[in-house]
Amino acid sequence: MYFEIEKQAIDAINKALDQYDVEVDRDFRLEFPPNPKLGDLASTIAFALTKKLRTSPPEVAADLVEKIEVPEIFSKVQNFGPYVNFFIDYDVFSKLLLEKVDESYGQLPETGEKIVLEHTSANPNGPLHIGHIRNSIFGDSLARLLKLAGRDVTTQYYVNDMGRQIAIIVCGITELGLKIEDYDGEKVDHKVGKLYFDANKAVENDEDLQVKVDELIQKYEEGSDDQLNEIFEQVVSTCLSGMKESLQRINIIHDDFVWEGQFVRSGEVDELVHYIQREGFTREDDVLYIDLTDFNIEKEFVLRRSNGTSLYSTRDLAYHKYKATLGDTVLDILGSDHKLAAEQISVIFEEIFRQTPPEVIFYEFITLPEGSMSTRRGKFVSVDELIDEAVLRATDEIKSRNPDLTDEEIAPMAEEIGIGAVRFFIAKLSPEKHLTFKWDEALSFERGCASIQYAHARACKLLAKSGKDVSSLKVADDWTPNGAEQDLVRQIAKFPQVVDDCAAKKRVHNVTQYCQDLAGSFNKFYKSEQVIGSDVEDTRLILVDRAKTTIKNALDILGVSAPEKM
RNA sequence: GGGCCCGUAGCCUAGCUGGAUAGGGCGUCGGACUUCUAAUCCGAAGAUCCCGGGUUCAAAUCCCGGCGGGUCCGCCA
Repeated sequence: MYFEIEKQAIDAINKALDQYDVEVDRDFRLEFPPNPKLGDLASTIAFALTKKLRTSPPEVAADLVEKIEVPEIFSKVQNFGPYVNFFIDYDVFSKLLLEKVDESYGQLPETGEKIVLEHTSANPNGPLHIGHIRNSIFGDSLARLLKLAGRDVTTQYYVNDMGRQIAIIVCGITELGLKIEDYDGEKVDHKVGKLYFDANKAVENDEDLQVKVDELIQKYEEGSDDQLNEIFEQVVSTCLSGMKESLQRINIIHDDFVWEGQFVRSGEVDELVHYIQREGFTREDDVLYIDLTDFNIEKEFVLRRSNGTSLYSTRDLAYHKYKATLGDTVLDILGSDHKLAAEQISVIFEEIFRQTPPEVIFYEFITLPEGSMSTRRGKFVSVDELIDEAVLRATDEIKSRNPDLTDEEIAPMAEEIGIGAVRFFIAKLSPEKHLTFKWDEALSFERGCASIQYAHARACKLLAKSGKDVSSLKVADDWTPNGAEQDLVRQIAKFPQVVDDCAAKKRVHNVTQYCQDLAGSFNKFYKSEQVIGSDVEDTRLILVDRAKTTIKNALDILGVSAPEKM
């Protein structure tokens, strides 16, 4: 809704600018003033104009205001110092907005851009832990955000089936007689993780086993031993099934799982290496590598081990080449420890392949108060533990607030609230910020996600209690929204702008702030205005309904469900 | 040692393509449940925006130099 009125305001400013005899950049946007008392949209055009007119910004702004023809949707245009501010006529605007908001509110028109977004891609050698979850939650939320903003998004999980870690597990099975099913734990990925821990310890202390692991890697890469292939694939898909279960529980489902092995088997890795060789970018001593010092990267990019096998980085290069054929934009979500590797790939794409490199969004680590996490050392808090604890705390909270509810009624609510708390906690922090994980901070139900979900539940309750079918109601013609109503209307109206802005910046944490602002406006409205029984009951019910829809759609970006009752 | 990231009230944080009194939240203090759910709302106190220079009409934001923390610099992934 702001798009339309912003355009009207911009047009009005441009018309006024025509009356000046100077050239000014006409490609400008409006911003939101810091305070509703200062209006609804603000322009800083006076600063640019001042440079040409040799007067002061406030004088220019005042003069400009005189020249602007105020479009009907606005009540007035006024300058505050150098700012030219537009005030919305809420008597007109509110009605238009309420008529416009429907279930798809926030969905922007298709842009035609096709995006392949890779996220999570954790090694299938154990369960997902809270270090991985930042990748998953950020990646999934970003995918949801970009889809809402009209992009065509496909999400991929890159499955590392050829890594040393998996070979170590296989070695544990074939050489040490370990079995996944012998391990304790409810989920298979946890069992695999424990087996990996044991196998790794054995391999670390035994050179013969290390040789064996190398042989396994070589053999699996050759791919001729069907029985061995079977074991590798079994390990990976077993572990992966457990990981998928955890992801699904927090509302994350990937469109595709791409196994790195396929790029070796198909010959794409070899082809790629040969291409780079032919183009004259490689050097060879023990290993085959690309010297990148000419492109300001000190570290060489190794393509092939001395025993002829490929490395993660080689296969990753082939994977990225493949992804580039699938979309206009290739987006990776990576931990900041991958920065150098990503830079290498970027340079190789630009300088050797002569094509657009993948776009990468980095995030800093989540660590435990006692240090960093490690699957290898068995030192981590798993996603499953985190979610279980979150749901448990939510259950206690619900019980203490609603002593009458049965366990069957509580369970699904606790799931929604607990998972919401976790996703929200991770999503609200900007990715470049390092995070030390603390249970009490992560799982608070005050003013966090729960209060947003609560606002939604309140709205649902109101609508149900009214006993009316909102779709049959009409906004009163003489409705003049009061302060709390205007504030709520303003927040609802902002939503598409928030989607557009956050998608452009690829920043999801700003969505969490918006959710809080929106819920805050709703809660204030709820507190100060009676809905049922008021003389504008129908109009307010419609407002409640639109707020409910907006909260639901905004939370959906974050993969957080909106409970109808809590 | 070099590269990259971070440094905003007691704590966590938004703002960082320069612009309005630096927004939130936790915690603290004080108010509001006979009125549609108090997981809420209202109010108060609390900030050398790490430090020092510079650019600018204007710097938390840009540039240079420090300090503190993290991370990378594997024939690991």
